Amino acid sequence: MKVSREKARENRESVIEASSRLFRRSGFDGVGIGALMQAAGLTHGGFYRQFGSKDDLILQATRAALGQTRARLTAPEGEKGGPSLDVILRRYLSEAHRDAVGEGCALAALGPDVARHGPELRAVLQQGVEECLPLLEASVGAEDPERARDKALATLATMVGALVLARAVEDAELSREILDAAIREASPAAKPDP
Amino acid sequence: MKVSREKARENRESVIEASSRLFRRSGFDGVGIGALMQAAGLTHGGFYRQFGSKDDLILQATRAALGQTRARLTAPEGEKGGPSLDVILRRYLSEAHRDAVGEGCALAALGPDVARHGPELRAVLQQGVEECLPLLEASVGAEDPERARDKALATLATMVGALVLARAVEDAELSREILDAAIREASPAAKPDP
DNA sequence: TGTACATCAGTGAACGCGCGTTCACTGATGTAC
DNA sequence: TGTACATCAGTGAACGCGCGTTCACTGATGTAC
Repeated sequence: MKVSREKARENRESVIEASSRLFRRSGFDGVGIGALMQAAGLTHGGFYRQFGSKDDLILQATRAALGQTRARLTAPEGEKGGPSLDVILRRYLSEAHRDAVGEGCALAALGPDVARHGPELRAVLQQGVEECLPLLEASVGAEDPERARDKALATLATMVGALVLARAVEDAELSREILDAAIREASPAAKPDP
Repeated sequence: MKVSREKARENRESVIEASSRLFRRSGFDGVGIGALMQAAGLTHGGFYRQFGSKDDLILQATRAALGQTRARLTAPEGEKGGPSLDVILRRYLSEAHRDAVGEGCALAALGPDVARHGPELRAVLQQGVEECLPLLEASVGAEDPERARDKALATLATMVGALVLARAVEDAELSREILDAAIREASPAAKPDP
């Protein structure tokens, strides 16, 4: 049966939202259109009235997931200005974030998956990265803009890499050790030397 | 037709070797048993005389790939002792490594894929990480062992994250910028402050 | 405002295809004598 | 050392299954008058 234009738009958003979670959890190849539609409370037959193809949905779902990643770097509890680097690191490299793959950072969950896909998807991810950088640059506390960008890029790399590794090792203690080491070494406050 | 025990062992190694490359390139779900066997010059029918299942092969291929990752951190050209951190970083965060996904670091290529699989595979990856750590600890130049481990873990995270990001963005310039920023910030020599 | 009808979001069945896995068969290998 | 035969690595066809995609159909929505 037909459905109002408004409801159709809602359904569409619902599919994108559910897909952004399921893709992060299972990878692009790890979940099918049937499961994605079902997660939004629909049947798989209607898929192609809303999306051109699975790749089309992958593009939109990845864009949506990256939006959440960016939001994670913005003021965490209605603070004014951006959060401090310490706050960002502790949020990002928490056990809660590590365990919530579907709701977590798209860079860490889907980075290699995106690398395997086409230029269009990589462009979407790149835009996500570029939108995150100013937020990090503002919090790394560098002298000049060039150094700020360097620090922001390296800090983002450390964050993503630590989360990837913490999720991929079996031992909970080592996993936590990875997160803590990254927090300590990336946080300027905790650096006694050189 | 049957084949000598020696030849069978060679074929088996050949399948593992080819799989370790193809899995890194396309992900565990991105390549089928037919393609894996064909890459080793065999037909897919014989697969189950050598391996219990695709998951069994995934385990062995990932272990093999991690061995190559560890080798990458060891003396690069017959040097005595371990290579310096600078050398390690420049090798790992090179455009050559970025572009050679199939022959490159398994942590960066398969981290999230491994995280989605079972405990057994995560244990394999963990062993790979733990075998890499001493090599990094020896080169980060820290005062005490505890700090060395922290630095080694954070450096590994930076390396893996930078490689993942450099591969997932579309623009070649940004990709290179990510690699260079990670080299500069992770390298102790290039840190003018504090 | 009320009626008639075209639109089209969503349903459920079906399509071809490639997947992981199984199996009967082949014939060189390796062993028993 | 030579012969007879059991073993088993590898082949190629087949299995059921779930995938991405297509399609005829439904019936409420939204429009035309």
